[in-house]
Amino acid sequence: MPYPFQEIESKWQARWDETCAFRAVPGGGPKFYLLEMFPYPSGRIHMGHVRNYTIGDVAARFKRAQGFSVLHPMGFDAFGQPAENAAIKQGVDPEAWTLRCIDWMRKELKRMGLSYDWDREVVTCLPDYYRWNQWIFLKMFERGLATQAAAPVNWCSGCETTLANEEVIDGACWRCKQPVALRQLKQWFLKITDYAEPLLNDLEKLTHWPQPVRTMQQNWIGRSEGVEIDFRIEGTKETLTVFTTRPDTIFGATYVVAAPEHPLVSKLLAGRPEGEKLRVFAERAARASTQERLAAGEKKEGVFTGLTAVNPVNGEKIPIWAADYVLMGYGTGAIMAVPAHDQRDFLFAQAHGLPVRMVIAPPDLPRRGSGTWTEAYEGEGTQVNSRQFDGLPNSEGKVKIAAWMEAQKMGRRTVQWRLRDWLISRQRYWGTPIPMIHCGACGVVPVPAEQLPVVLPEKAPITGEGGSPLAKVEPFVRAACPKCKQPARRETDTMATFFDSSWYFLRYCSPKAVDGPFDPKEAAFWMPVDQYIGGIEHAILHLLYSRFFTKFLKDLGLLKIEEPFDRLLTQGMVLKAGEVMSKSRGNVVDPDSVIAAYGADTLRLFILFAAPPEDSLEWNDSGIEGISRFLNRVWGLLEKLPDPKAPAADPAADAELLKLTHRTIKRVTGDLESFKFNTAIAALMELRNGQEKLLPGASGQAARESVERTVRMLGPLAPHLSEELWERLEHSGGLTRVPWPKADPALTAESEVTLVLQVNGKVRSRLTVPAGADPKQVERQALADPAVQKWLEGKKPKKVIQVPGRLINLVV
RNA sequence: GGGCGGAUGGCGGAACUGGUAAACGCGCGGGAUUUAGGAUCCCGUCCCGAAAGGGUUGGAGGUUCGACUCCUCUUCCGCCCACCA
Repeated sequence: MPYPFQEIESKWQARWDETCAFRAVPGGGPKFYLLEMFPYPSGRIHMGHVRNYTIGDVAARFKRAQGFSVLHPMGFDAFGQPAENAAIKQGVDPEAWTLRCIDWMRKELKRMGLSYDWDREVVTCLPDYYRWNQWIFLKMFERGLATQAAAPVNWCSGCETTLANEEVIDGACWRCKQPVALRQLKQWFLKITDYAEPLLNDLEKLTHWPQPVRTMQQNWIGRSEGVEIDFRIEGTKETLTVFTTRPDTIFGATYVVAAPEHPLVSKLLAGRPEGEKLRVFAERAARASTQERLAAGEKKEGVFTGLTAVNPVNGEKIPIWAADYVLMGYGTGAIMAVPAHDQRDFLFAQAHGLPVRMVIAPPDLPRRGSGTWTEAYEGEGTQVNSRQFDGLPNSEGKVKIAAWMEAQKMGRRTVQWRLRDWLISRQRYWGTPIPMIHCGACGVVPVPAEQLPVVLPEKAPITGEGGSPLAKVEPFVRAACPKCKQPARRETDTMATFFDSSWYFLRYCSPKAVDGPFDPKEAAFWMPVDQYIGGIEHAILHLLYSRFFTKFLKDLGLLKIEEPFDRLLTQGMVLKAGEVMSKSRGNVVDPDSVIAAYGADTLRLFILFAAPPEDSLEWNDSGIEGISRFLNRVWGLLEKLPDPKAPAADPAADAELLKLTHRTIKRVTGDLESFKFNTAIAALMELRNGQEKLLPGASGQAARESVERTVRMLGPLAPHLSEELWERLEHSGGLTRVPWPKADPALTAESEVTLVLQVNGKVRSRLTVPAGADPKQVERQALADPAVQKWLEGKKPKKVIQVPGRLINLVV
């Protein structure tokens, strides 16, 4: 008979609800803000959620037991495409659909026994939240951080609408299967690039973040130092500026390449036959999807423009090409090509018969030969064919040539960033309306802050066809210009949902604030988030945007901190048979069915036990039996308790039981602090196994001490069962505020240690000595050991290595 | 192509700072209990060998008294990014 988990779990969940057991209240201990990434309310929780929220919940309960005043909130990232797609496919109202999903998911989360302060719930699709999206947007606009620019979107001419990248399948629309084209559209951008420098530099402060995440962000921001060089275009007054990180190779430039869509080149070619050729090429390049570019591989397509550039360092005239391997979006949209020292340039030069000139001699030049190369040499070497710089190591040449060019006004040193501005416009219904008004006379005018929120209108025609739904809601679109009061039109784009999730952690500090997005005093108290937990897939975008918002809000004077998240744990994925669990693969294991069969405590423990949090987790149905057995054995502890006044039948058992108990406290405490839940659970299993043997001989007092401490340690992991046992052990008031047990150092100390005796690094014997025994004495005992003597074969050891408390190695 | 990470029994995993490889659990084998099944409890379980002993952390080398752990090369797998000048 398994323990009555259903009854116990619903009893305690109800009690926690009634007593608001997990309300975050300042005071009564140092603050600890523990946050897990909030879910998109798709309707069902999946194992990834279970894992994420269990890890967070154990940490939250552990911190409470350690005396912290814990803020542990939950909410819903409720705007987004799935609701809109449900509206398109089933004709449901996105809001009703979303709120229904939220209700269901909240219920499921409660069934997991997660200790949230539900009073602080945040739902991003409600006006009391998204009005502050609009407010923050207006502040950004005021400071020039929100700007409009043309950008390409995926356009389906069949549906006459914009598509997200994931809706473009093999270059075709997911709904009507027609080919998708790129179309330029004026859209809103946030100038995150203004914050590139602090976003990069402050990564150094995030010492409690996993190194891979910091590296990924660093690469994403991508700072590179280089030189902008001006190439005069022959026969014109124009200059083509290129960017290079390798000024040391400037004397090896044999041609120049511009991006196909480079505006200067198309301007110069207007009306000429090459212009038409270029236009066709640029269009093809723009239409090519990433996949096609990948398929094209190293073909390096390009067209000669007929134009000639003059290399400023030597006056050499070299051709200007346009090629798709140069990107308009990076640097200046043009490069100097040095085929000898850049593999991409090399391949292009080969394909189009362009010359190759070595200017960096490799150290092993004689072996390579200076004649025809089969690939570019990108390594270090000595400057050659570089006039006054010949003979310098190229590392030095790099610095000197850059300085010289700058002095000669041929170019200037600059820094380039890989980071792009953040496009937030979406031609969608289910998102925050961008609070802007387009006036024929005044241009783009912000909605005055006191008119917020700009409420998303109900009953918009959401068909997935014919452009943005909001544009079709005339009463919404029609507005008076805030400046001149003349009729004007509202912006009909909505915000990307990443905007919503870039500051939700601040809203939790004061979820009902009406004077601003959050109360600065509350945020000053709770922020930063002490521990953030979520999937590795958010390692770049979400975390970077949240860091950006935090820095911006600090500049507004609303925050005092530079960084939002102090510690970060990125949890691995949940797999089934080596594959990600997903609906499309049809390999999902439904958490609800596991809870029904085994209970939430068993599910929680199993998912923690199966793998360390950062690793991917292989779901295996059979393993759950072991956890279920363990919890049943813990339940059975109550029956094994002797009479409280009973003396010890076996005094040795008493001592051993207490020793085991306190050693387990030490292990479990350390493991929980470092998120090693799997070994913490293993330690508790060992304790329970030991109790099986030791409880019958123990005194009533020792037995009770051991069992009560076991229950307290299990509290954060299996909260329902632990609460029930705690109550049955005749304690009132619940387990939540009961302090975490402390290990008694007198009981955890070892009195004896067993040393391993090695001869030539091989284990030959063991030796038990008192802890802290004299090394000389230990060595003598080791040498006297019969097994050791046998292996020494009468020889004297050359060397004796003793690691106190661990081993002795005798080398002969 | 680039970046990041990983590989330990039949399986999930453990191993402190370089110091007894395989803790804990699953599975499997055996036993006890039971009319039977289930549940529960106990014992065993990396490989070879009768034993003594030997071998073993994807593979090949290296450093060290000693390597799952550090270094070099290599194979395979996963994730992210995609020609970043």
